[in-house]
Amino acid sequence: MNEKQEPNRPHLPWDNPRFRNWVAVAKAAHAVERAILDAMKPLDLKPAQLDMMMNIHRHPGLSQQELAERLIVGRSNITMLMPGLMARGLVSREIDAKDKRVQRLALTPDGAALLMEALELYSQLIDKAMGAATPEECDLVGTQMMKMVEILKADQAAS
Amino acid sequence: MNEKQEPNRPHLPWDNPRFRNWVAVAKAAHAVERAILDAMKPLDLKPAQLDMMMNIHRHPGLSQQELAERLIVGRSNITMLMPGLMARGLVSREIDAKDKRVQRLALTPDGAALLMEALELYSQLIDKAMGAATPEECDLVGTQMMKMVEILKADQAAS
DNA sequence: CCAGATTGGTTCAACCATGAACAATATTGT
DNA sequence: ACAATATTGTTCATGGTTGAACCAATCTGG
Repeated sequence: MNEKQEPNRPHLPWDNPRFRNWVAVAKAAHAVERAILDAMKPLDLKPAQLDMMMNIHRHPGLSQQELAERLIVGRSNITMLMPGLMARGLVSREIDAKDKRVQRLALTPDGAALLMEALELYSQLIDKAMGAATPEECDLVGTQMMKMVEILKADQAAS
Repeated sequence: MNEKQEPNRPHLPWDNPRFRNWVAVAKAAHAVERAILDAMKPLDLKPAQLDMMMNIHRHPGLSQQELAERLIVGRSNITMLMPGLMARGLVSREIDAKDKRVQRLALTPDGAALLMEALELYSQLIDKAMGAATPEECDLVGTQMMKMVEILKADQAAS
């Protein structure tokens, strides 16, 4: 009976285990983002550019609209980032033949090569940071996160 | 023998389970951040302001420097955000008696009240998003994330 | 066929976060 | 005691992200 919360202070969010655990996730994500920013300095790539290139690599020929959706980012953000990547010869863009509005994106060979370098560094960083987790724990984390994204996506679509 | 990777393409980072799982974490964190931004619109609080107020609440009297460290953010960021919160009467600031350089921060009663409202919404959002996880799974996720932050902090201190 | 609605992309002004340079205060070594 | 150094916080110029307004191409329903 001594571990019960006082009923007057109904449920401070700190008492919610899910909430506390999520705060840890958010903090870790932020910390890794900063570490990535640092690790990518030699390649002159920002996290946002890296995310773009990763998605283009996995889904060649996607439109800027689709890319923005995947990254959960405004369409204008893609528009603003593209010139830089194209000027560096990392990404190519070509108007779709069937629909002259859409721009189909793809990595150039240079872009793919640079991406591989970047992902190698990224991968090493994550390996170190997640070194304390067993493969099973790590998979569990990933699985839960994917479920969360699904729930949020469904919830947002219902608005 | 058919599921083995070709030895010529040694280890595409996608083959690294830790890496794949981390990408899911990063995506979930981003998705939640956007959802928070949306949920907080009625209270006119941005995620950054919410993070600040959460930390001030848990550690009253901390300095701007300490706050910046906790949030993994530049000191100037705190400086820029403070006037807004003070003008709204949510946070108070007072010069330390022993060291006239440091500003000691605290929530006002109004700030504490608004924070509780905000955390209630936050907590509900997380409850929904993490509803698919058992308490044990959820705790495991949180524990792993805290370990990651520790590793990154140690690693960064070594540089 | 064509007037309206939709969709993909761009532009633009506003706001955030950052690091470098700086001012004020404290600490340290001699 | 005091000069050199370190620390706290601010200012400022820069670059990133956003949503609203906009244009062009496409689709829809008479």
